[in-house]
Amino acid sequence: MEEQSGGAGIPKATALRMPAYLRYLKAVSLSGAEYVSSASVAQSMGLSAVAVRKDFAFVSSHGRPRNGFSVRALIEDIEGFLGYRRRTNVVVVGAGKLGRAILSYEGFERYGLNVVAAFDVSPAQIGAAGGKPIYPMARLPEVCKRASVQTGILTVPREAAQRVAEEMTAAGIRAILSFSPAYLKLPKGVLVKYEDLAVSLATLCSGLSLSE
Amino acid sequence: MEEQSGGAGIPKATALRMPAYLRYLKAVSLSGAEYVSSASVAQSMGLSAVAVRKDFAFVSSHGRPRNGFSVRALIEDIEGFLGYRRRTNVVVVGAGKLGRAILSYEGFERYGLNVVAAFDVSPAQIGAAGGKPIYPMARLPEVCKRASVQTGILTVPREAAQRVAEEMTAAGIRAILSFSPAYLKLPKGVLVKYEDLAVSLATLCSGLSLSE
DNA sequence: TAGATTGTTAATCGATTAACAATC
DNA sequence: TAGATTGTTAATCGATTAACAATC
Repeated sequence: MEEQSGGAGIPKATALRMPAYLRYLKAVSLSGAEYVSSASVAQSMGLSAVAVRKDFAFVSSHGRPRNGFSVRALIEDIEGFLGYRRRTNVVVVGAGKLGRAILSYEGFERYGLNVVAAFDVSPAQIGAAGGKPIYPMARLPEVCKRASVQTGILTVPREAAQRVAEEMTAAGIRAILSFSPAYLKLPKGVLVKYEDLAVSLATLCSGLSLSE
Repeated sequence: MEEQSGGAGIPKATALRMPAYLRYLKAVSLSGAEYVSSASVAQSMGLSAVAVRKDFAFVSSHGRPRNGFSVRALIEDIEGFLGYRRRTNVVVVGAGKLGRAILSYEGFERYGLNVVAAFDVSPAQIGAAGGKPIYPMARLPEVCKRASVQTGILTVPREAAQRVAEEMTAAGIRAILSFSPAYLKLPKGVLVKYEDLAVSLATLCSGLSLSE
């Protein structure tokens, strides 16, 4: 019993590299090239050519000896694998500066992501931004239910994070992308991914001091 | 020849878990507990107890049989390992909504990060935000030189990303945290970390569909 | 056909887990 | 002392690399 539906059986490490391949391949596509070899991808991305071929083989079968891989086909295959074809509704909770910046962000669509609305406790923030409505927190359960929202972006201050995250799970949200540095203690089954800008930046900086 | 200065020899996987440990331990500390066992950390964070002990052993020696680990000491040791004691100057390039939100973010300090200034091509954006100055792009090299800035946060639109990233490296920046989805082709030795909100969110969503 | 490049099988490497000894 | 918990050594597992066969 190894196989599951939807492309499981793919090594975790391979799956995690897919977004980076996609980003690179789109740049190649833009530059006009129709084919890439595993060697050139490897070179540009700092990987080994064998690793690249093996990774590609998991999601695509458009590699041909002598020619390499069709860039277009590869992009389609990876997007399919990553599920960027499915449409997913999400909400933003916290309509401060960061929350509003996210509301105005135009890049979600091409990943099948649709921001339905934002929510905030403060009446001063109610209204709209980036063409998306900002509702009071009280409406969160109703909106999530109606739009079948299971995913939320959390952009409230540290002190409010735990309480608000609990409200989100109560509203039926099962996955949270949190920009708050606070550790969230939530029921098992709720997925939390921390997007801590300071941590990312600090990690990058220490990478710098290591590399010399 | 395995040893290097500054705690090298630590497995990569271990190092990558450190920020998550820190986040969790700070929450424990706030709750008032003085000691934690590897078992309780493992339970809360979804790891195995042996893994936790081994990880902690790489950066700390404050574990004691019967008592567990001193939360305070552990936090200090991990912060030391991660280099949050060093002070590092950074700049923000692109003063749109996201750039300004980052300028106003107060969480960088505790990681030893100091945002010196932001830069933008558009004269309309020049001024200040979050108490930090916003300068025209032309001043980037000068400011980076004076403040010894090696790290930059890139928050310009996709079309401008490559050009601006080149300006940044020309100004002496050696590590870039990019919020643009564009692939950046830069000289070897320049570290790029992509912080693609849409990708993070999409990955989280597909994690959701996998977990059931 | 010859040459370039993919795809696969076997070997190596690193990380995790299991078993258990050390210690407060 | 007995019991709980750490720290370490050996075994397993997964991911990467090396070698080479398959194929356009």
